[in-house]
Amino acid sequence: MGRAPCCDKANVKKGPWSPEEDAKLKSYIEKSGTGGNWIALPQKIGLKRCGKSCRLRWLNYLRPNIKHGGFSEEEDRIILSLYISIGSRWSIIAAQLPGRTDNDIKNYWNTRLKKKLIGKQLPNQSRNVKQEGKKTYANNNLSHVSIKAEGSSSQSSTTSWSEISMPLYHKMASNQMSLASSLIGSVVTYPSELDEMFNFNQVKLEGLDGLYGEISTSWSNEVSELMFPSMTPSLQEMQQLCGPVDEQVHLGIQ
DNA sequence: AACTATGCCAACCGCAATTAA
DNA sequence: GTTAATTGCGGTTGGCATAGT
Repeated sequence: MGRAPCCDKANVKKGPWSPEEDAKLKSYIEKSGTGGNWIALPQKIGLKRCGKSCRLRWLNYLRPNIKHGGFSEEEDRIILSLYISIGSRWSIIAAQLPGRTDNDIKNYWNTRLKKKLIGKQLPNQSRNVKQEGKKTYANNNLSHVSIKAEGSSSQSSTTSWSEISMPLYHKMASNQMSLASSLIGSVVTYPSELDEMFNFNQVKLEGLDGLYGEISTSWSNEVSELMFPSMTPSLQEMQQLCGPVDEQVHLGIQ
């Protein structure tokens, strides 16, 4: 059984939109609106597209005042701050950035901002990190990324970032939470860089009070654990993943 | 010049939430 | 209250462009 498909998949065109299709959709919506029914819209205007596809095209591309690319520092900060606070709620984040779409922000985060962050976060590796596997980021799953730390890392009696394995890093950094928040309060952070990255004025945005809760007041271990309870590996897990780990390091991560 | 790897982004997919009947 | 249709969202994929070898 399962649910009925939203459209006849066999008679629906997929893939990139042609300028003609764009023009048809745009002029119709500008003249008559969507009519409150995206599913019926393509038939009305003679487009062989799924209603969902029309909606997406309109929202992400044809809608007036859409901005593409060229994110400003201020926008970066807003995205980062909101991601730290609420995670991957792209539509909410997009609502705070006029002219930006959730898809755009999501792409920007996955392809650039996240890397920028990782680059800052792993100073010993940023120049020499290589990723294997094309779909590393697309899969949004860092657990199968192997990091080749070709640079020299200083010898230390405790686990440093350059020695933490990717699965652990993934666990800490990628499970519904921001990389940033996992490091707040951790002894393996680099205070000056984190200050630079996260001690900007916490962006307080209208209409999002409920989402912030206590988080806007301080970034404590308790708060990040409260917000992202599944992110913190146990000492045992940590040792399994990356060998002997100094207990202090683990406590720091907690 | 040819090949391969990577970056980027538009678009699709599936699921959950919402709305209408 | 239940069911079906529609909408909205986040994750993922496909393919083009560019860089690197």
